[in-house]
Amino acid sequence: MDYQVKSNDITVSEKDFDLDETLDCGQAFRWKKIISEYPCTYEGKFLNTALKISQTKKGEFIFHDTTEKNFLDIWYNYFDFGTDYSELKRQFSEDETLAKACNFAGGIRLLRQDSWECLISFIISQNNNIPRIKGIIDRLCEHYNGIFPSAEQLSHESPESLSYLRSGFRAKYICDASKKTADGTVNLTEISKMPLDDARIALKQISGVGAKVSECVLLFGMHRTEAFPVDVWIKRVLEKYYPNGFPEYAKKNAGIAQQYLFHYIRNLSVQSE
DNA sequence: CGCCAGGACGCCC
DNA sequence: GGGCGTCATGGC
Repeated sequence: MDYQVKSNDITVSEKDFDLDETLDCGQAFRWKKIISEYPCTYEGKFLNTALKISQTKKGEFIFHDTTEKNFLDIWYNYFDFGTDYSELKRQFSEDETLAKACNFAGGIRLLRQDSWECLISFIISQNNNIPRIKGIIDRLCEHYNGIFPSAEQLSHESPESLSYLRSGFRAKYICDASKKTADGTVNLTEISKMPLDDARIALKQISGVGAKVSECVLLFGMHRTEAFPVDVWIKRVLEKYYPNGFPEYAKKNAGIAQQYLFHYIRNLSVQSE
């Protein structure tokens, strides 16, 4: 990754990065595409810091109105620019299926998101579709002046008071997660450092958090790259291409491999429809 | 109108 | 301990 400071913007050159593939692949739900054609542009936030980012062509980006300090302190980490994705994809590509998946959507990067926001977001994601997930999270943040509410703030709510979200049966899960996080029953900072199996058990104390949601929180919200969310799509991948198990050499970064595979299999399915 | 959506839970045997 | 109906809501 190379970057340059240009008046109020930061320009970035990074070939293993694509805005659509990274911001609209179902790992994050608060990025909004405001311009579709090149330079395609997204707006979003990480915690309390807003960003407008454009992709001018393949591998070229503009971080608008961003100071060098903000870029290095926040966005460098958020977009995981410290990780060499070329090297990861090289390792993955020993395997034929993974090679195809990396080739198909090689611009995906694993965002380093906030664990609390991920916990609530993936509770909302269960048995739900992406447009509606985004809508519910939009209404939630809108209610708190555009900022994702804290566990403390949400701990005072009830399923009834959250009816404006229209989140259905998930409202009671949001409340349980908020109360347990606010009162320390669940400590996300500690969980993020636990051995993986202990972390899974700790997250599943929350009502509405099962195998899939806890795995997503570990991967997307705690950057535990060995976490491996299995949904119906990945289940199909495992049955079809890995009947004898996932390749050992990819397990340390299985969650990142999972992202490429998810995109790949879904696209195959769309083509055959 | 019915089907499904990046699931989890409760109850069944 | 696996199998299955149910849970709200809305996009299609």
